[in-house]
Amino acid sequence: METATCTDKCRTVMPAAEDALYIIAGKWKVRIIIALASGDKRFNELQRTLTGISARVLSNELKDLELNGLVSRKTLDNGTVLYVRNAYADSLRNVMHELVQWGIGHKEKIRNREI
Amino acid sequence: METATCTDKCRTVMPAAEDALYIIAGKWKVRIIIALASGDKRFNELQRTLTGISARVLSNELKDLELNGLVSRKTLDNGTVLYVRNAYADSLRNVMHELVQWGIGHKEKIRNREI
DNA sequence: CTGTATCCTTATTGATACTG
DNA sequence: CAGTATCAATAAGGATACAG
Repeated sequence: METATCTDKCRTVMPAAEDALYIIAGKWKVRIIIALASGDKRFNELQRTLTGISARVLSNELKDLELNGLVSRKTLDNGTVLYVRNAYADSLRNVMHELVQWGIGHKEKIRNREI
Repeated sequence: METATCTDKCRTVMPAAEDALYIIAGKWKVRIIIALASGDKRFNELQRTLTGISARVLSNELKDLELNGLVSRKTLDNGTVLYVRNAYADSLRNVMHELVQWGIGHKEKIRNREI
């Protein structure tokens, strides 16, 4: 990252992108956020929706998301636990939107053998 | 969006986001793309720029990026090899922009103990 | 210089069982 | 139901050496 190459902008942009990816990336994070967009869900319900995730991994992922304020754990009076997508997760809307658009375009490109 | 679980929109959105993340995510992909934004670079030059990456990992990452059309490998007449960021990588600009913006905002939130 | 091969260590999963 | 604990399997990463 020398002056001639990666300068101010680069030094701002790179860590910021990494920070965001650090929180979003991984096999399950986005899926969980999307899954919770359609309503609060219980642990087992989530596990069923996200086919293939183990309880251990789901547990860890939810903790991460909670730590970053994207999801909350809510215990109802009757004792059932619900995972709730926070309003803050909406701040990811633009990111998700661009991500999705690019993903769709990219797949299309591959299907057409443009790559 | 209304139904209780994951329906049409969800089923479109989820895999598209995953596809995109699959290509972008990881410790190095974004850094490499950013590093190459400031000009073509040789293998060793890249390795020096991206402090901490091993030759093996860099090699693998570059192959991935090449496969996905984001980067090209160009051999000059004198034999030197250059890694070049393709125009297609620009299609990631919106994604990166949103990612960066969110990353900045998120860090700010954490600094202010809002999470 | 541009990588690949190898070996070794560490992180991530998966499966299963088990507790409150 | 909502998880945790444990252990085995696998994947990913680092260090070093070396070939073209």
